Amino acid sequence: MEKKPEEVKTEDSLMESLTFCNSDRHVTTCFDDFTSIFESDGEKSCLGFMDIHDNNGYSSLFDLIMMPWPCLPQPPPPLRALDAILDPCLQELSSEITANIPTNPNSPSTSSTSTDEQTKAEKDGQQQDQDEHTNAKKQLKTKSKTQKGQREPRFAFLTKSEVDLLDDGYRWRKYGQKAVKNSPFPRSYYRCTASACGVKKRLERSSNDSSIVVTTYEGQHTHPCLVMPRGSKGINNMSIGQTQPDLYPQQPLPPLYYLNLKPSLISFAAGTNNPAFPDSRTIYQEKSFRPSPASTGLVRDDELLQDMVRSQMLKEPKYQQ
DNA sequence: CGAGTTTGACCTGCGC
DNA sequence: GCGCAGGTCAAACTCG
Ligand SMILES: [Zn+2]
Repeated sequence: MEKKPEEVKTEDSLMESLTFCNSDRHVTTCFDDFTSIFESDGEKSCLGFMDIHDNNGYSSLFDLIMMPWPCLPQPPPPLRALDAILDPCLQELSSEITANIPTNPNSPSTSSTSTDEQTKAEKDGQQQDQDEHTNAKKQLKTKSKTQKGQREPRFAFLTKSEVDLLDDGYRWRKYGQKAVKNSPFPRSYYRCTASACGVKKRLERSSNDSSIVVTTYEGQHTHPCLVMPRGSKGINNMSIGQTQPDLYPQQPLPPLYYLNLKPSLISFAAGTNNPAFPDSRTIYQEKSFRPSPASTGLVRDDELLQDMVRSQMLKEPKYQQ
């Protein structure tokens, strides 16, 4: 990491971030382009924090406001307090993300064969077939992480929620869990279940605030939102895809799309310069909150709007300028 | 029975 | 080189 977060490309206003505060219990903050602050060549990340009310163990993300990033209002006083609370978490996450982002610019196209051979040498008595397969896989993952041009965009979200399982519209298969150092909470690894989609996400709770779930998405979905809760079939609620064709291109989609599920939800596109994210920095949402019994716990739109603010997480509180 | 989860082993990168 | 921590694999298991 040589790049200093310092000179954040202010012009790019990459630090667009929001905080949605719906109630004392529900806060949503979205940070865009978090990573770009540390590096300017490729990877784009989004850091967000959103709070959804815990709903019988299953939550949906769809309570956001429709508003282009650059148009965010100034942070209202109350939010400051909130930010203060979240700040430690954000900072923590910040450093985490930073650390996670490989910056060593390895040559993009060279297939690290050395690694391959090394591995093989070690295992030289075993079934080559399998080895090759395994190696290939590992190489792949390694490569994808180290290769500069291949890095997948990452989007981290902080979610204040009692439940870990956030419904983001896609189906995920857990493939691992690890204890996190300095944190009593484990980190879970998920992969999109779509066959050709390699999107991954990590889930962990903040050690500072156990009520905050940190979700980091990596990669871009290459398919429409599949939807839902286990049991229900995916790809049906195409209504959304139909109404918002832009969100269902054949091209890779932004990591996060909070749509379907309800008539009122949010599709969130962030990313920035990444070609895959043509409409970055825009949060779409159809608001029309449906009156639901659970609406009591649901976010209140007006509140959301009022509390929407930029976060100061990057220490570059633009709104202070 | 298929899809998803659990969990220990394994691999890799990195700092010392 | 060693140990640690993060990340992934895959067999076993669970659930609908
Ligand atoms: Zn996917």
